[in-house]
Amino acid sequence: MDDRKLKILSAVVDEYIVTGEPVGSKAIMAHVKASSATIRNEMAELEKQGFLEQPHTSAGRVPTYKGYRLYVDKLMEQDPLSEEEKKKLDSMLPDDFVTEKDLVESASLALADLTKCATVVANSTPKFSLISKVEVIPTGKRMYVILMITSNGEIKNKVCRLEFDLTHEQLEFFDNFVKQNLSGIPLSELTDTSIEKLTEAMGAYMMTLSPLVSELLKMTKELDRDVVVNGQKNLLTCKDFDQTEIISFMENEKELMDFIDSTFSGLNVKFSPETDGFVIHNSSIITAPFSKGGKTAGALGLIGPMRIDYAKFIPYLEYFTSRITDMMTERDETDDDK
Amino acid sequence: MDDRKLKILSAVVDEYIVTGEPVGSKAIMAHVKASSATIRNEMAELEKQGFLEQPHTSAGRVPTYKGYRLYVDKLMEQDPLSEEEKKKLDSMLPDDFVTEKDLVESASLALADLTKCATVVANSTPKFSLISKVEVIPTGKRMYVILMITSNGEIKNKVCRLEFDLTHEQLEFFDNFVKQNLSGIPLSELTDTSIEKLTEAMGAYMMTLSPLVSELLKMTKELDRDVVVNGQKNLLTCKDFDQTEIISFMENEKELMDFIDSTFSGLNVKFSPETDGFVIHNSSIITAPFSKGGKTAGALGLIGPMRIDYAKFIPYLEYFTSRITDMMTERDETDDDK
DNA sequence: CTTAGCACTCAGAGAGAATGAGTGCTAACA
DNA sequence: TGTTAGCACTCATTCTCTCTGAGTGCTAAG
Repeated sequence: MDDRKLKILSAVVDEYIVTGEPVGSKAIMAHVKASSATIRNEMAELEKQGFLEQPHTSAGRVPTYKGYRLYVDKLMEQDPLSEEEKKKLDSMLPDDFVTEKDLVESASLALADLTKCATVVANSTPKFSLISKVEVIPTGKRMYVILMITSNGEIKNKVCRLEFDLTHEQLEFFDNFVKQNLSGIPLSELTDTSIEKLTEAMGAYMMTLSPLVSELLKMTKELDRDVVVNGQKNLLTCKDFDQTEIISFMENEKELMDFIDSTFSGLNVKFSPETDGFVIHNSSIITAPFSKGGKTAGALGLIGPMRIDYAKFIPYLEYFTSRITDMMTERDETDDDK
Repeated sequence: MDDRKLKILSAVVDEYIVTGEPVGSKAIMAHVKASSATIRNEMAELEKQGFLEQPHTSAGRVPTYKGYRLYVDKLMEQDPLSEEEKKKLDSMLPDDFVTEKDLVESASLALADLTKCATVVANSTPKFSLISKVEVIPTGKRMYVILMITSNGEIKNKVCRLEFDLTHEQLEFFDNFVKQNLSGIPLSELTDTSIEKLTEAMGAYMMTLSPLVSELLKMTKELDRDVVVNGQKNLLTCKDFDQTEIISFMENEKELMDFIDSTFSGLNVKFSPETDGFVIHNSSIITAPFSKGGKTAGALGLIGPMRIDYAKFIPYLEYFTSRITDMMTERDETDDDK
């Protein structure tokens, strides 16, 4: 693969990203020292090789996803963040945070705002986190709140309505039972079968207390998968997309989940033709993981058109994930100190 | 106002609701026994009086909001629900429910699904409900969860990070303090000034515990206003609307709140020109209250185009609110029994 | 191998012309 | 006096056609 050809491809992508119009040979002349005819010849070859395509005969060229792939992997030069930009990004994150979720959420919103794209946050932690506390609190006639707190600070409550009131003794038994059997257990270990065994172990209390236990199981399942999408509205106004696809995407964001899980291992750029089962044509997804104390804690991602300013937005994304990593790790360490 | 004229207006609205096209005099002939010329004369007068308008000279007539107003208030005949329809609606509501919020939420979703409109739910209860329980639960280093339960079964938790760990004694004091000073207090009584007095009453504990109290205040404020919109996506595909307006509506649904508050007193139909500050042109909002044991508990509403099937959807809405009223009241009574 | 030149293609914009749904008005009718 | 048939008129919509220009591929000369 010729050096000039790569330069031309790069120029086409750069140009197309800013204009959104098919790029002609003359426009490339500004970037590459050669006549338009030469460039045309090269472009014709790039098209044969599948990196470019023409919407119609008399139009310029548009990158294919294969073209973008090469561009992102090999050709692109990221715009390094200026000090000013860093300050701006910092100002969009909170100085302090209460839960980790809050921190990550604000980063996600900030990124959505900056890029005018949708963003996605996935926590990998739920899978590995432990139950650190379970409380049952009576709140009315036959009504109870189950409160579950996990080792990563996640809190979940669920209202539960029983067929009868629990006695003080029953509540106390449940309290102890949970302390002994569930505290410190990873969420992932609470499965249908393990729960069944547990309820059996409750002996005489089984009948009355098993509804509470099965609610607990439901709660862990709800905690388990934790993917949030922000700024979907930004996609609606993007003319690169088919509106109806965006709407159906908004209706079931769940399809992202499986995809996201596979991206905790580093910066990752995927184009829609490369992902099966993802509805939005002409889109790309960029994800980057963040971690706490050296252990992957989740990933932040960006969903936008394929024609997106990679050189600018990837540094944004990476800056945010590195800040999240720093802030979460720092908090973790000061906690250990005291 | 002539009887025939009213019939014609009614026919125009009916026709326009199904076709979405301006209605001509010939189309009206199917509904009213008169020649097209006569109908044209009458329509011209209806236009002069402001009930109809023409998009352009050679088009049929479209109702103005004044026309809709008259139609909804005086002319429309509601389609009574068939037994089948009732069954269908019933099947969309849960047989049983845990929290009242869940029940109302499912009705809201069902209504959005049926009508392909957005729906809105407002609870009037927060304002009148009492604090029935507050718990503070330590969850980690200097981290505490405040759990607040109100008399109407609402549960809210908030994670709170302090500058220091609380002693067992401090926690106990706070527990008692809350029991004595806050239990049974209406949410509305928790104001900035009342909170200030309370913290002062804590004496020596003030310094350490006041952050918890101020979090409590925040929580009550968050509980206070409770308006949820569902099915906004349905509005996006509605061609009667300006997309950008829908998007900006989705971005700040808060503007609904003030409006909704004023609608707890019965079935209410408002057209966008009648509401100031509501962004979506050409829309109408229909609301109906529901109650528990004779006391208004909230309202369910429908946000759609002005060209909406009032005769069909108003009965849907009213059926749902009456079912909610029944189910909530029933639950209330059985609770009292036992 | 590069480039100037030229013929060719084709989407998109713009100008008429044709269509037809619907109107207002007038004059005759009951 | 209210109703209606008839007719001329309006105007959004659709279509057809042409024109334009950006951009191409190919060829032949440098």
